[in-house]
Amino acid sequence: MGRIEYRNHDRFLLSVDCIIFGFDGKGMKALIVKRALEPETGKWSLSGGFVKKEESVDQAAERILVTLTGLEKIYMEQLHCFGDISRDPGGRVVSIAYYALIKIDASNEQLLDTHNAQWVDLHHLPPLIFDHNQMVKMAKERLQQKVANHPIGFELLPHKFTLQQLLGLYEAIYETNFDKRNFTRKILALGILQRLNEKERESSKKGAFYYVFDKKKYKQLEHEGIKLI
Amino acid sequence: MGRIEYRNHDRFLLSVDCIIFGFDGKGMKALIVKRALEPETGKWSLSGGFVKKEESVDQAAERILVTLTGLEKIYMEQLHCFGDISRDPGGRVVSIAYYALIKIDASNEQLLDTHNAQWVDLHHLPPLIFDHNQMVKMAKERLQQKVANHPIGFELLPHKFTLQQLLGLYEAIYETNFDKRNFTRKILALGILQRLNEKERESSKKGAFYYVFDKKKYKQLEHEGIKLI
DNA sequence: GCAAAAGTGTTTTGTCTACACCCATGA
DNA sequence: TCATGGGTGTAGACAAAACACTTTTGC
Repeated sequence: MGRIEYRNHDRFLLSVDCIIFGFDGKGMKALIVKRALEPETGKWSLSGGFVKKEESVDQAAERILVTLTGLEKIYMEQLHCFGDISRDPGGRVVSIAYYALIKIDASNEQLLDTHNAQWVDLHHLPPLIFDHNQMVKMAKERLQQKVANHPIGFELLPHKFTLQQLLGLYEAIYETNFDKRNFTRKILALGILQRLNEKERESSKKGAFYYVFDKKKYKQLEHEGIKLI
Repeated sequence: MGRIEYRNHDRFLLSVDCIIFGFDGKGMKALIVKRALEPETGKWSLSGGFVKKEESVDQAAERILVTLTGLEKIYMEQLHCFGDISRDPGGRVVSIAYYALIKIDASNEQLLDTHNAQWVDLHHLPPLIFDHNQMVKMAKERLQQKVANHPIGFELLPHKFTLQQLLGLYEAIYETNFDKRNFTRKILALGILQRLNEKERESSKKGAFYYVFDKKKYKQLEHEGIKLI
């Protein structure tokens, strides 16, 4: 009976598009692909795909991410549903955008090549198809807002990292400079960083201590929220 | 060509569900309806409906809101897309949730009756169908976060209101108490309130000044953001 | 004149910001 | 020994929080 009433309504193609953020130690990057599908074949695009009926929308996003990067257990969050009528000239497609944070050097390079994927400077993206630039813009704003209140920045860094790298990450995200002393004081005060007895020696003679984060406190603060910026 | 490739993919029913917030001077309310559709007919539900192919998702949300309340130009924002496989036992329906802020006494009561809609205490909702309680929970959190940084609270108040009403609104949203002096100082410092030479005399003998807000400064701060709580 | 809500300042506390020098090491 | 990036503390400004009494007026 319910199904009968449901049958009278319009059905839509649903797609998922992923804004995949990375940090290469210097700047923020986004992973984009050369589109393989008509229309707009060969143009730059976010990586995406159609939702299948046997998966949830979240699962679709995860599938697309795993297919492209080979990585599982990635930090991912839904961004927004884009539902304008003519956002895709190829047909009426409603797209749910997600953003993901990945450790750039953990991704499978070969896989990226296979998909014609490329890391590009987040703040100087080429034109992308459809409304994808708008999606990136929104994702960037959301990321900035998010990292100010939640300690998720670590998702973009290697397992062990120096305070300078962490600072560099935040500066890259906000495209601004922060005071080194104030920043490190704040971040250490949160009590989520654990200093290792090991130094990174490539970028300086003195060497900078590596830190890892304390998973327990991190998980707690991820929900509670913090004030970092 | 593009269309041909698109044709191979699954299609979905898309619905919109609206969390409609109101404030009656004492507490936060949500507008819920007795569901007219199978399945779960007669149970409480958010007001919603299916997206039509000739409208955008945003337009669908607006249509549903206008149909129910008779009000246009309502403050509304997309909340989240809910896309679990079995969220709706009646079929695979992906729902995009929106939340709206309305002036409770401006809504068309007759229209509400027609749709079996009712204002209920936001913080003590009855069980709703499907994942609607989860939607409300998320909307509540989003609202709290939003009003802390954006002066949208006014959308819930009558055109002219007293400082006590405004305070009461914020206390209702956060389910807590704020210091009257600190609160009024902050809100007045924003410079978005204009005092009228008119007093509300029902709730006190002395009478409390009415305020309205300055649309220009309000619009500006709505984008810039503020620090209110 | 009294009950009931409105309106109003100050002090204290804590937080954020600005700012500059010494340290350790490899070359 | 010197060049390079790493690491650290303090003083002042500002914002937030705590706090209580006087005013108005209808009854």
